[in-house]
Amino acid sequence: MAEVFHPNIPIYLQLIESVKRKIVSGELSPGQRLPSVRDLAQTYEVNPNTAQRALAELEREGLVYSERTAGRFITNDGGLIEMTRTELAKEQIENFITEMQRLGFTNEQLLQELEQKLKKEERQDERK
Amino acid sequence: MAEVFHPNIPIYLQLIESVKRKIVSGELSPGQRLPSVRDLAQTYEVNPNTAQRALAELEREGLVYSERTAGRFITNDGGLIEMTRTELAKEQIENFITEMQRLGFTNEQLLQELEQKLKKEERQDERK
Amino acid sequence: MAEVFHPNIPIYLQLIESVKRKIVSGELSPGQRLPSVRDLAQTYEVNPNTAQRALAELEREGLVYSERTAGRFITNDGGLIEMTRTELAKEQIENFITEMQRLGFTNEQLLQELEQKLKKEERQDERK
Amino acid sequence: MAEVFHPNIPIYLQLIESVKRKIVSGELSPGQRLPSVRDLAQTYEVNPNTAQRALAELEREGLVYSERTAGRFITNDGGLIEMTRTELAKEQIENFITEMQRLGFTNEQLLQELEQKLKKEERQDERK
DNA sequence: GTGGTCTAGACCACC
DNA sequence: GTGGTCTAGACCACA
Repeated sequence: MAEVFHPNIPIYLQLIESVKRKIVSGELSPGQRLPSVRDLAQTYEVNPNTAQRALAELEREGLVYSERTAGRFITNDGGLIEMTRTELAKEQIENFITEMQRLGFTNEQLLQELEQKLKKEERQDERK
Repeated sequence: MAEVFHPNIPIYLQLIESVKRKIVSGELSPGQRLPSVRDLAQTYEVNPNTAQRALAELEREGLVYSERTAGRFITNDGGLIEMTRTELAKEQIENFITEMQRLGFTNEQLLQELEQKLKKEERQDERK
Repeated sequence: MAEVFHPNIPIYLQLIESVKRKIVSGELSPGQRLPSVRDLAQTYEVNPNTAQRALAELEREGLVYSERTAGRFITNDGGLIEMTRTELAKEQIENFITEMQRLGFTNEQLLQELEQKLKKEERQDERK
Repeated sequence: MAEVFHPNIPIYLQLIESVKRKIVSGELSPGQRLPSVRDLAQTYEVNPNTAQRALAELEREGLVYSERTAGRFITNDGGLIEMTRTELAKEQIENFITEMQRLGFTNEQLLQELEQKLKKEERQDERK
């Protein structure tokens, strides 16, 4: 079944995000072949132009490269993947800080709460 | 102006979230009157029934109370608001941890990254 | 505003019940004049025939008597009122027993629960 | 065949009561499947939305749980059922006391009358 | 087929 | 005007 997209955010950007995450999480490995634009469009139930635009952008960022006739592949540039990973993490972190501040937490408090939660998790893991 | 809703998440739940956040963040103060069901429905461009459902749920949770003909008001129970704030924070924290782990960060790493980011923020604030 | 009647129970019976209760509870005193059929019908928003039927029945039971031109009056027969009171009480008691048995209570249990509740009530009264 | 509802009491509340009673009285057993929303609505001659609302509320109280495509089932939590039974009994008792007091009975008297009635019932049972 | 959500529009009681 | 209830009918995901 198709993923569902957020309204008010361009679909091609969401598509890029989706593929990026699969790359940095290792779900898609370096050198692996991507489905064709047509297939991608069908999978995501999206206009082929939209899929094309997303892939072009990923290519521009270097995460994907195309070989004329063979199709598109995930980059082998581990450093770039790592950079992308860092970038996505940065977004998560900034978003987290923003949301916690909206809830009235100071930086010290949110850090403290996070540490507590992590400690609690570890304790549960030990029990298992 | 209408807010836009996420697809595949019930609108009434998103409405609840939206109002909850405004309450815990202080944007809506205890005792303050909420817009009427009809106004809220119009603001969010949603059916009055859907708005009614969301408000009824908030009332069930005690964050809001209704006075027959006068309208709905934010609870004066500061403790409850505080509890809700804690709960929302917990969700943010858990979500943050999950997302960072999906990106391949260990607990130590994500904590470290967060601390760095916070320190950087502080330095920027000092410069201003 | 008009009382509201249960469906599926003849309205005139409900009217009779309503007046009976007012008599035995003392809300209507012996010898007191009742409103005219026409007024009663209007008060209860009921067809005058229905009100007439109810009053006729109350008269048959002796709780009400009519003086040709002066109207209808509550009986002065204290004994009869007392009997009616007993009868209504009997209905309440039977209904109570039935309902409690439906909930799976034995006679001993329902008696015990009732006693406990009454004791609790008394204790609260003493505190005041 | 359709049940008939009291006027001026929300139908969905009466629906809830009706199902609750069937659960606590054992007419509906733990784990047993309930009719579908649509069937219930038809049985009670009520809009599906209204039936849905009642069932959702029962679910919120934990007396019922739903399995996506299979239907709704009575909870297996005997303790909860017991609690509900106690609660319903409490309502019956309070209502009984109120009504008897309205008829001018003191607590001692109403207790006495109830005991007499129960003894009379037992004697009748023995004769059979 | 199931539960769940949503809209459109109506009616009511309260004041 | 307010909140609250109800109906009629639609659409969706799940399996």
